[in-house]
Amino acid sequence: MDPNLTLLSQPSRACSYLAEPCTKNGRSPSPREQGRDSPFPWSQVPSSSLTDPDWFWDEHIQAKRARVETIVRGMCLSPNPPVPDNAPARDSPCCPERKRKQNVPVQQGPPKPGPAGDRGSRKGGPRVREQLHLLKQQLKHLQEHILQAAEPKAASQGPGGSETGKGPLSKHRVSEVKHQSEEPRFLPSGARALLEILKKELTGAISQAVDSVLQKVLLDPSGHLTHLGRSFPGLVPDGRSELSPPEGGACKDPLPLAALPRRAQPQTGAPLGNLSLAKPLDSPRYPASPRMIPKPYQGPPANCALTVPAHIQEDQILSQLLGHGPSGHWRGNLPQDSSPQSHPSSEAALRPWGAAKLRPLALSQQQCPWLFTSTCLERLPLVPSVKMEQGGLQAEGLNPGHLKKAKLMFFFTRYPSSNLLKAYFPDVQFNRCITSQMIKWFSNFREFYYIQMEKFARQAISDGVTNPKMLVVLRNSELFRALNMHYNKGNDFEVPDCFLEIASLTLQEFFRAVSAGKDSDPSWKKPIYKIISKLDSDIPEIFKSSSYPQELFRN
DNA sequence: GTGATACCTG
DNA sequence: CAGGTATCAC
Repeated sequence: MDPNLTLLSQPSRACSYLAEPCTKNGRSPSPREQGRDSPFPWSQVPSSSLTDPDWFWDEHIQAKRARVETIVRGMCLSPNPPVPDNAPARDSPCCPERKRKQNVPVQQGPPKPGPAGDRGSRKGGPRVREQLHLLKQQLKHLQEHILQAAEPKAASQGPGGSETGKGPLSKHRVSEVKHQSEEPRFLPSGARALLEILKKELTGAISQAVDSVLQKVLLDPSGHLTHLGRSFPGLVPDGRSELSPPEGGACKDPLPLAALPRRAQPQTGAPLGNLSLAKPLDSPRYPASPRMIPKPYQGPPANCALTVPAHIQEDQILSQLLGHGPSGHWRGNLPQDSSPQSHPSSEAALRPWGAAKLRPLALSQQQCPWLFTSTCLERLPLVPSVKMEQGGLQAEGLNPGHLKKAKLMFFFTRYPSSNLLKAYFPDVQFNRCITSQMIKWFSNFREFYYIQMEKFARQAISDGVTNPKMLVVLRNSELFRALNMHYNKGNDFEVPDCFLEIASLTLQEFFRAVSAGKDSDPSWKKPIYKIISKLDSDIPEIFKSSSYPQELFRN
């Protein structure tokens, strides 16, 4: 199934690919072990790689690159099952000549660190280099230890002779390993065996490390998403952190929380958990006040900070990918895959301006599972919102950010008109479809809202409540939590009091209706809807910003 | 007819 | 949340 193999014309190359899996999965004793008795251990390696360190590394890296390319290609291609052509073919016209193909190389205007970038010379950004550098150093250290343990002097003996024919292909990386592969010749069999084992281990470790680094780069898209929802998953309505702190160590250089993008912003607002019921508002109008500011991030697990640095950097690298607003940088000439469902968590894929297709990948989750919050997940189903408009020239769509914003807007308006929506989503190119979708969103919001109201009203009745006035939605109430969880999952927005008032009123109306037995009438809810529909509040101006609330999740 | 909304479903 | 459908108002 490995597409890579399909393009391998040289048997020996195939071996290199086969070798990779070995190192990855079990570091199972490779055929190399056969060479134990040979005076030339390296030559024993069955026709494969290890014979020549340079070759091995070169091939290994190429194999790695091949995989990367495969992934990249996959990202550019539609969700269609990966055509088994993609062999990295270092030389061949790998890409499918089809439509997608042209997309692959397409370089979006803005510097795109994206994996989709040209392979060979992909920069990967300083971050990647740094990591690779680190890895190399680590490898070096390991080697030193090994050599010291096995044969202190051996290390200095390097018979450099085996440089054989690798010529220009040799790279520092190769040379580093070379020491190992050559050492055995001068070591006692026991030490040799040990070195062999260690070598394998190292190879596997390096392989994984490289994978990890590459994945990080390739996963930027999702990484960003993660970051978008990076509510450090954490906060539940009541301000507690549901985040299970990852083990530290993941991140060196943890940045002070203050350095965190948003939440770091200190804000004295009372935590959601407070009981601010008493705060009657003068009116439903909710002034664009500081409260609109994202709530202070409450207690992101200190450990979490460990993961921040990386993300922040990624953000910078990808900031443009995520750039919002019709800045015009994103043109519709990108790989526009019409299959919306292909990138569940790819926010970028939803960009109206045809952002590059970015595949989510579960990998990042493996790396930082805790980074996936419900907020993140919730947007998965949105991806499909990428809609292609005639000829794919215009790829407009609503992204998770829009949804998030819409949800927050729901706190102020339950029945927004299409005109209002247009005014508050300046970065959205409205058309019939988009408008309907957004209207539909609010319809869904209302549905959930009313369902909750009815549910709690009935519960109150069954609980023996008789006076509807007793029903008030407080911030620490269960109903509030349910609502907040739905519309403000990340809990990074302070629900306006006016919403609480409306919610209380709605609850009371349901209570009265049900109490009066009106629910026997099929349309008993209509009167309630009518009442509520007249209680929409003004939406804070800040919502008119095309970047709101995305900015909450950015640096 | 069309548009908006509610309701049901997956 | 999106689709589909039914209903209602214009």
